[in-house]
Amino acid sequence: MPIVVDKERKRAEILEAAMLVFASKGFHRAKMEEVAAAAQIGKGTIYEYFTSKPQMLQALHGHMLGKLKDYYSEKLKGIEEPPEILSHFLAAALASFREWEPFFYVFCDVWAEAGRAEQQNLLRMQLRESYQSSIDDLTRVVEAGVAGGFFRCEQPRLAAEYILACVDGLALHWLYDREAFDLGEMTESLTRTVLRSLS
Amino acid sequence: MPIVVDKERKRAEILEAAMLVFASKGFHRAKMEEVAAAAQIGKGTIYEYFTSKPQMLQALHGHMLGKLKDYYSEKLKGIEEPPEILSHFLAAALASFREWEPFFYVFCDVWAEAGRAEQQNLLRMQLRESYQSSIDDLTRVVEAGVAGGFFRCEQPRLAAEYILACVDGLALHWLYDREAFDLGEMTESLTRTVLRSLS
DNA sequence: TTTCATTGACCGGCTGGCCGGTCATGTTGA
DNA sequence: TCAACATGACCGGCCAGCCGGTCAATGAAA
Repeated sequence: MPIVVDKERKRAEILEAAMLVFASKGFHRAKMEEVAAAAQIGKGTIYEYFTSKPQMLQALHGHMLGKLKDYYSEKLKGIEEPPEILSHFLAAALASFREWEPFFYVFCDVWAEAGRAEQQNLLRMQLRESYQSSIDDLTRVVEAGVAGGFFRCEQPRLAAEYILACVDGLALHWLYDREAFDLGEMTESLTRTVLRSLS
Repeated sequence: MPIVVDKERKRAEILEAAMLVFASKGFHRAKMEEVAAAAQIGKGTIYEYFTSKPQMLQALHGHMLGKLKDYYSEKLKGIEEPPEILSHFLAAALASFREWEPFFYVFCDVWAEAGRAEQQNLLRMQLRESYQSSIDDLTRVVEAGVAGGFFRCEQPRLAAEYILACVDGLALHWLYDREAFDLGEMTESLTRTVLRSLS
């Protein structure tokens, strides 16, 4: 029996269930029993896969980051020119607000949780790492654009930082006041703004 | 009337204490008893001023928003020219990361909490309101700049939105990876970037 | 000035219920 | 028969909020 595969799959299923429960009730209000019910397993079974509730959040965070990364890879597959990459990235990012809404709610819990200095705080390390890796990727795109003569930019890393901060900030604002947003219009206008500021 | 106490003042003192406790332990881990100890009062007394722990968070959020607003008013007092206002605003915003650090940690809790649809969710309304009011202010600055011939910008409200999102995103990133930031350099470079994209 | 009744701010011990985590018991499948 | 896995009843620590009691401050009466 490919037990390992089953385990891996089941673990992922539990995490998917946990994501929905955490997103709708919040990490602290959500009960392990509810997560178990959503995953259609017994509560005890959860502890076969995770050692504690906080550890589960950390695992969930890692899982989500992986999926989000795949999502971007998919959306940017085969695109070569830096300006194209940038505009597709921005479109994918804004579209993800809707498509991955539960993710973002859980991210809020992760941010709140990562701030406190218990243990060695894996959550905070994960946050840092994923964030730096995104900046790295984006910096490379800007640099490629400069090298290719598409962009002008003295500090590509700072530009990448601003772009990412803007996307994250917009995600936060969107979560709590989505009526105030027209994502379609915003995608277009943000792309224009960013590309213009790099030219 | 026996025992005249400045209720308003005491309430504010309790909130200041609560802010530090919530910031360091997180809203959910913090005990009311710890807040009481920090405020140097008995636990029961807290319930003379607040009806419950969540209600206290909401009050604290309102309190913080008020103080932050005062902070900006102070920093921008007497400045008239839109480009100046903008650069001072950005400088004040980035400087506030350090000066108001506990605020920002509590904001993370507020964001996480505001996402869940209990009661009518005053927290979420407060969030929306303060956010829209900031956008309004910033939009007016951009419009004034356009009217005065300092800026060129077709959609001032969207520009304001992006600027604010960028600041909020940077705040978040800074909280969890401040070593990666040189706030001084960033202040200058962000100001330059924003002003250039408006010209 | 002294005394005493009145007020209400303040306190902290107590408790009910909640929920994370455990483990004795079932179930399955080889 | 036994290993592997799943389960959910149960346990115990925890803490928000309550409540009965205290006492400093006040001011009116003597």
